Amino acid sequence: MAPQTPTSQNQPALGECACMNLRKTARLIAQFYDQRLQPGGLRNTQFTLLVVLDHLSPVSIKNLADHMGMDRTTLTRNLRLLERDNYITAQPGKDARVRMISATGKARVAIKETQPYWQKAQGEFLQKFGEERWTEMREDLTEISRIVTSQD
Amino acid sequence: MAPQTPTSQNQPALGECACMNLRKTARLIAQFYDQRLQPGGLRNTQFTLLVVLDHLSPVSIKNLADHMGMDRTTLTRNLRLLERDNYITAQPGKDARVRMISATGKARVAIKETQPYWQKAQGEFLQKFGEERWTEMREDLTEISRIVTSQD
DNA sequence: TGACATAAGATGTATATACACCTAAAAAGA
DNA sequence: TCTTTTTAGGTGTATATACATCTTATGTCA
Repeated sequence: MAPQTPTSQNQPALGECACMNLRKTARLIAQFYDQRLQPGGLRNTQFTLLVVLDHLSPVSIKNLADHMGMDRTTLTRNLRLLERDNYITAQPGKDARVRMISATGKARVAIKETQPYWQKAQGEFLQKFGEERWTEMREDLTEISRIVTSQD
Repeated sequence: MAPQTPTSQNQPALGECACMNLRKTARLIAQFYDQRLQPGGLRNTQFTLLVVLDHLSPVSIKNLADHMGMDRTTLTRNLRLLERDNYITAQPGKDARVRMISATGKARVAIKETQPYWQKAQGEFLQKFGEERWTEMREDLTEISRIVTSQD
């Protein structure tokens, strides 16, 4: 009889784990984009936040967090850095609990300067992966986001 | 003439951004799994690391980092926590620069205890998303990982 | 062999992420 | 109205992530 290996038997088929696979690819693509965005001076997280903010301004933290699939408290910490660097400003909302966040002119300048590098990274990715394939995959990602956030 | 909105024109089509879409879905699915793994006492990152380690033990940090799509220094910090809690041990390799990492018995116990919760989360996801669809999507994710890590 | 390049790992620093918990304000009900 | 619940946001704490840089060990090659 063959000796047992010291590792566990009947292990979870982690190779199929949705969490592991998505997180791994997300790490790698974040590194890919960050490398290419570097000359523009913004990391992918902040670039994304500023572009979204520029579209939604003024917007509450709650709404922005939902839009980004981020915990509210994560967004609070991320926004603090953007506020420190004068990329955003906050005004009180009609509802006194709410801070309405807006992108500043400095943010729009930074977006404009970083945008070509993003375009290049995105183009490089689309050229290699296929635009149509990516369009389909985006639908899959949206479906997954819907599934894991649905209350049932 | 319609007044210009204060936001920038000709903005990047961020809705198609591969980085943003993958990171957003990765955040959401990590929350989904972490909620369901909670009774088992391990978060998704550590559960994943331990299962992989249990398969690859003993393994160098470099090899494990490549396998996980993680920066070596990220893995060093993650492993430190696992070592603190006696889930892993390290032995010097033949190459004196290398630390060979192994999962402990405590790790295998923790894996066994968490595994049912992972199975439930994975089953819930597969049931809603579709097993076949997920199999195809895993190929897409693998292809993306390959694309963004290829040297050209 | 000795000089140089490369590789493995750790550390300093900074950002990213989210849970538990707290405060204040608004909404809902009695 | 007044009590209760819900909601928006912030804080304390802990983990997750990675770049720049350092140290040490290995590999390369003249």
